Amino acid sequence: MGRGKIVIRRIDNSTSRQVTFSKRRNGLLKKAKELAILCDAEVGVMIFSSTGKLYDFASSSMKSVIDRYNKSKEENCQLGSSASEIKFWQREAAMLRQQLHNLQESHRKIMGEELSGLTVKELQNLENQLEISLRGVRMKKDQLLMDEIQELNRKGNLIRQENVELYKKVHGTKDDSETNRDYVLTNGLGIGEDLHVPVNLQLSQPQQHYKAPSGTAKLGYDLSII
Amino acid sequence: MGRGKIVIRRIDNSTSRQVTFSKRRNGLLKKAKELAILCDAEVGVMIFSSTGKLYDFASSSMKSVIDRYNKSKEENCQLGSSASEIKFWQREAAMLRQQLHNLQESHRKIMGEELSGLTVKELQNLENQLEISLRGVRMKKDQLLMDEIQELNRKGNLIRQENVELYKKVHGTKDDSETNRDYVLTNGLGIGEDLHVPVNLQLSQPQQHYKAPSGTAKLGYDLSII
DNA sequence: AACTATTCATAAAC
DNA sequence: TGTTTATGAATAGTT
Repeated sequence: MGRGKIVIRRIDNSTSRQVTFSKRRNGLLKKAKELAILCDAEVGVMIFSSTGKLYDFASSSMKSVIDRYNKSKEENCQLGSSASEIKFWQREAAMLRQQLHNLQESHRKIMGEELSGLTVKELQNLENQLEISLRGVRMKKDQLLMDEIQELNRKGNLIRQENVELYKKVHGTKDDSETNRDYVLTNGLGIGEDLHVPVNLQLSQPQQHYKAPSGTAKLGYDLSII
Repeated sequence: MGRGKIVIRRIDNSTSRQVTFSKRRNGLLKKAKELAILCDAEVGVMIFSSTGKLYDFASSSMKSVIDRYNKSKEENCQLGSSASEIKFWQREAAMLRQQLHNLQESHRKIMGEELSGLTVKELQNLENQLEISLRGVRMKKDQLLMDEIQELNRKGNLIRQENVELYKKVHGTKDDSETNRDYVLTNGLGIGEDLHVPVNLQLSQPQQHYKAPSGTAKLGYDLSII
């Protein structure tokens, strides 16, 4: 892959050997990473330059890779007194790894990835579960939003009342009905019963996706209770 | 380096993940060998497939490489191997347990459980993710169903043709137009091109539920400002 | 350290 | 799993 074909043989020239080492080392490490990610593999790479410098990559941790390698080779029996304890923890880790793997698998399916290989029935179940989840999330979100609106209304009404009291103090108690209303309209936040209507309309729109069309009227009712 | 560009991300399809693993694993090992020879380096590569099978290469011997690695790191003395070994596996187990816990947490959220404590924004994101997932699942399911229908149509047409042939053999070739059609209509499955239309209409309807009107998406944003 | 001209690796299809 | 082919990546040699 270059300007010309090369034979795989030790590069004599020290400089170009170093340059090639640098390039190919990066290439190898990159490909190791890619393999680990693409294929869900545990990969460990150790490279010592001719000058003795270490370059390495491990998809998890090098210790984990080496241990797994040793176990896989099972040449080295660690006979120490605490061998059983080590075995125990290794089994514990293996079990946890398995659980993690299983959960990752089902998580991927829930997230809509890796659906190949599922039957129609399984997909139907998944779809139902997702619909239930979506309904739950939307309900929770709407609840939060409505709570927020309620709080705002409460605060708004408090401020409005405060304004009325202040107005009274400034202008005395006479002639409150006419001027008072003007004052509120121009300086207030417009908070009051009339605000409920547009807010209700805004909120009721998303509800129609998963509720029957009759839900609009219901929602208005629910909110007016607030 | 293939028929098309790919993003480095876990390959969903299990089969092609395996195929890619096989190819890239060979590529990686080849490049490791070449690097070792060309640049006079000591190289060790360990690869565990997702099924746990080990593939490795070492320019000298893996033991030599690992020993050199350990010496080079010399931070982790593998001297009191049993005690530190136990510590390692305990930490490994703890880490895995943590990962498992995190994944379980997010899994519960995705499943619509344990939503308390989330902000409106987070719920909005969750909702979007669920909608995407749902869309994916439905698409996959519809694809499967349509494939099945197509297959049934193909088989049905084959049987229908067979019936025509059989009828000809039983009654001779005379007067085929009238009687033949009756025969097919009473005994056939009514399979034909016209079946595609109602099926397609049925399948496309549920898709509209999760496409929101353009104004809806704004809601989360606007209100979260409050 | 850039820049190409090439070779190489490999994704997709079979 | 192996083979083929089109195409993107890696990199050898050059500046």
